[in-house]
Amino acid sequence: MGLITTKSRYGLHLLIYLADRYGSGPVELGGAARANGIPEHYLAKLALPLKAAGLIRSVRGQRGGWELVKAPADIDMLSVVEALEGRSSLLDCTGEPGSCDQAAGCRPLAVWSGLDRVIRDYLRGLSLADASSTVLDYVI
Amino acid sequence: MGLITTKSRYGLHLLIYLADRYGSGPVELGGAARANGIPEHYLAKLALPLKAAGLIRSVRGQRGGWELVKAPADIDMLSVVEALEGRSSLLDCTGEPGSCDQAAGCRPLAVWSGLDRVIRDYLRGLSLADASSTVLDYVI
DNA sequence: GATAAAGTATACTAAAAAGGTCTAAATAGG
DNA sequence: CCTATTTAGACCTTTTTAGTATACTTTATC
Repeated sequence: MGLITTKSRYGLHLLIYLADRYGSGPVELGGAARANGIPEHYLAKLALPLKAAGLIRSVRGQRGGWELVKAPADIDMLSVVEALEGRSSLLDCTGEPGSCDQAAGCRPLAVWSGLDRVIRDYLRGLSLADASSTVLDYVI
Repeated sequence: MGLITTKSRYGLHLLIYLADRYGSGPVELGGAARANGIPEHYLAKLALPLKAAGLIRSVRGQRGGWELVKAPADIDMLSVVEALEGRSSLLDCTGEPGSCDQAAGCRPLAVWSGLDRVIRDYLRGLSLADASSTVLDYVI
């Protein structure tokens, strides 16, 4: 529903789980799935785009599992969200070539492009280390 | 497709059309629909939530139509998007009571709540007058 | 008062996305 | 070389989006 679906939500849970265990070899998905109440097979599916984006790596077979490729501080949240939701699903109407044939002279476009930039800047400025270090005990 | 669907896109086109004609009485939807290549019946459907939100008003019968209730400068984009997409569809996972039963102690929550705030602040700071005055001729 | 121009409301449909399940393939360890 | 374990990828179901179609109400004008 909306910008951040369960893909990003579950995916970030997984990455935080891996960040906690960074440096100690591959860990299996089952633990991350159970710890966060996520269907294991569904989480396995979300791991694939994260792998394709070069954020995590897999080891197949018995004693296999998943691990971060880079340190948590070197993974930014924009890469995470874009890997899982797709580049264009953040905001479709931003003048990307082909996204709209009436982009030239479109007055609303400035609003949506600005929003797109604000979202990207926020996510780009946040690392997985930031995301995993915070525990929130207040509510907006 | 993501955060901003055709609801917001078409809705903003309509509001800009009405802003251009603000003060000259009600105008019919057909013009706005044709000017922007929007199916008229679909646009009529989008006008209803904008009316419910108190942003526009309708005059029934012959010579009727639609007009802004307030001046373009007094309509902020957050109201527009929330009227059309719904409050929760901006971001579902922000610790709103009931949105997640595991919000307490959820580490990703800080990221999503911050993102929610960034989006809201941006939209709240932008008026319909701003949106309708800008013509963008560059592309991000 | 008849008529035509406008908004109001409901129901239906097709396509896409989200969310999840099931089966196949790979491989370390015995 | 066989098997348990774990990844990999195809498949399916539900929900949302986007739109269409149809019928109805209101009201200025002739």
